[in-house]
Amino acid sequence: MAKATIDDVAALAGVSMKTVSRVMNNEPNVRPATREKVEAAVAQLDYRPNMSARSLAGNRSYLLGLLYGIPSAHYVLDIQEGVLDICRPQGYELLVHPCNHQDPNITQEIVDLMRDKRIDGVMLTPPISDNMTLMHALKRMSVPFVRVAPTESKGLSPYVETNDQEASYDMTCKLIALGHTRIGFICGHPDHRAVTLRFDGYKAALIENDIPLSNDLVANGLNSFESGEACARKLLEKKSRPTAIFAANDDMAAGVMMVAHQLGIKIPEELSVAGFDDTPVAHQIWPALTTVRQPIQAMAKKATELLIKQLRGKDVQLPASMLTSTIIVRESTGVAPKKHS
Amino acid sequence: MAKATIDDVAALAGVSMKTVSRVMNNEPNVRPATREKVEAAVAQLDYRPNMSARSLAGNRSYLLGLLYGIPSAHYVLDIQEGVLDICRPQGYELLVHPCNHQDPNITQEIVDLMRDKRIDGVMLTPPISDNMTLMHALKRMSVPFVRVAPTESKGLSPYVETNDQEASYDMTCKLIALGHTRIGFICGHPDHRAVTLRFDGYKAALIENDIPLSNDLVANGLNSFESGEACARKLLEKKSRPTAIFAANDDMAAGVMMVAHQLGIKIPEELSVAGFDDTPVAHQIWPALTTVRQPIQAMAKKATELLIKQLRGKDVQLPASMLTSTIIVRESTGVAPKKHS
DNA sequence: TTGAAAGCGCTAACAC
DNA sequence: GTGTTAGCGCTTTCAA
Repeated sequence: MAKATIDDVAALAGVSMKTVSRVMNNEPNVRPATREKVEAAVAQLDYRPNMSARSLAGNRSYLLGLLYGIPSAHYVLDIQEGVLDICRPQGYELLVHPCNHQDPNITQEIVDLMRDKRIDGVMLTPPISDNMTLMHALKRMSVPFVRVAPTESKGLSPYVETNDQEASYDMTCKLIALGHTRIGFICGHPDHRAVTLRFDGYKAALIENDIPLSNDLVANGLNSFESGEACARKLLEKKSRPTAIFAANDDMAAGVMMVAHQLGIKIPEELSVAGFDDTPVAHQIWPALTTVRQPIQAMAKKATELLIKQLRGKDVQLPASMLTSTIIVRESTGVAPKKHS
Repeated sequence: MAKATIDDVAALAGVSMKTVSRVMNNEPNVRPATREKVEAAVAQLDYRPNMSARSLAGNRSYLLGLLYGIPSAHYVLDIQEGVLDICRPQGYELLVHPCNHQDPNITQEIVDLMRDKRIDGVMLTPPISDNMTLMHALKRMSVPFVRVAPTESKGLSPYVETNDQEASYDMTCKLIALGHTRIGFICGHPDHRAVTLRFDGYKAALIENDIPLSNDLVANGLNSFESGEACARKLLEKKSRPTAIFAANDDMAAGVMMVAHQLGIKIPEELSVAGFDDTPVAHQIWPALTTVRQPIQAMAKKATELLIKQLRGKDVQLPASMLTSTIIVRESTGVAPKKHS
């Protein structure tokens, strides 16, 4: 038996093609009895609308795009699953697009993708969610978009974010409460603004607790494990080294732990280490890493909802959504050592 | 200026629609001069074929599917990038579909996806690449598919694989060469056959070197970090414990290292540990893990090529491709300790 | 080597 | 509330 078309359904249900179309698209103005007849025919024929025909006639692709710049594999996969969970039931499919956010041609590449595939709407994840050039290009093409954890020009699109700054404030306070006063901080990649902002939470906590901010205790990382190692060396080889190091992400925190092991510094007895993200490595290294967990899938779901709402023309305003991260205390943090001998 | 259509291009080039179509699809039987005229018109109008119209008229979707069951985030992302690298330039797009391989409805779910989206061809990654029920369903629907690292019924489809067994044989030999004779092995999840086969390499190496295979030295893991910990406890709490442990993947190896640390067993002085996969955690834990690196992206690219070839009706035979993995020696392995006191 | 005509299966605009 | 009519922009078939 060949695949059923909308005509077959219409014939079987004894209605017109258009009525079937109305039922399939959940449009109003169909009498319940008619709707049921159509639904029965659909079920009987196992009818599936042909996406290509819909797209062609409706001048829409029913495709969403996901742009990611490899912050971390787990982050991306979590986002991906969150998006699919929401968009599939609503009839949208997802096109994923990895991109190198350093590539100067990134905007052109993405513009081409949007044009070629006629993508209906797109989600930008960090650090691409702060790429102004790209965003303006999308605006010019009238491609609706939603952003995850943007830090710039938030008025430009709907977005979702987490309370990163607050979480890093809380984490810093936690370290202070354990008696630490010399707390090192390893900043994130400057292009990845959302990570960078975590530094602000650290600073706020120090100020709040009357601890002077010292440049000697701050190092500039690049989000990678290797950069974490380099920063750790810089911080730990000082004569008066910190008793705790808070890194802006887990990879860098893992780098700190590696260096500490190599230098024979005991964690947490001699050095507390905290990270951010709760990637799998956080609980797989020894000792397990105290960190901050973000609701990544929840963010992705919320963002997808905002995007689809936008596509449907609802909510002309630009909604935003804030989700909360939570601190996960493990074995890498402990009370500050007594004044060192 | 509105989007150019094939008619616009035909008019500008002074040829028929069909000729433009021929040029766009790289069909033969177009005079070079004509081809150039058309290409000039395409460039001038910045013409992009409309996928939906193509799909509708051609009764193809130009969509490939990627089914994955979360073996590991990095694995999936690597595969994904490899596929995109090959399929995009050939005019195919990718639909990703995470699935739980334990779910009894998985076959129905995927069959529905294939029908709804009219997917032209699909790639199965482990452990789904061994799901016979699913494969038969795909055959019945005539959906072409390619498999990554299958272990069963290899004649059923084109596939790519790596020399896992040989690599684990080599790794075991390496440990033996370091003087180890009591070498523990942690098997992978029984549903994940490709991982399971790594055990065979271990066994072969023992036999080759006249070392008896002891059940006391083998533990059954489930691929997860936690299962690695459990197996490690089982192996290390014995009175006569192994001097080396080879785990069928990195996550389990990381579990072994965690337990060793907790038990105060020094790595590699008192215990060598080796893993498989070279996931990021392998070089982020301390001491860095000796492991096996698979050419994941290369496999994905090769598999995509095989799939597309199949879609184009070439190569009616079922080709297969074997890629080679390489051992990465890091700090977690060393010479066997002297007979223990 | 090229072209003309006929759809693919659906939605949009409007009529009833 | 429902139906009619025209395409959407391509590929296919077959003729020239």
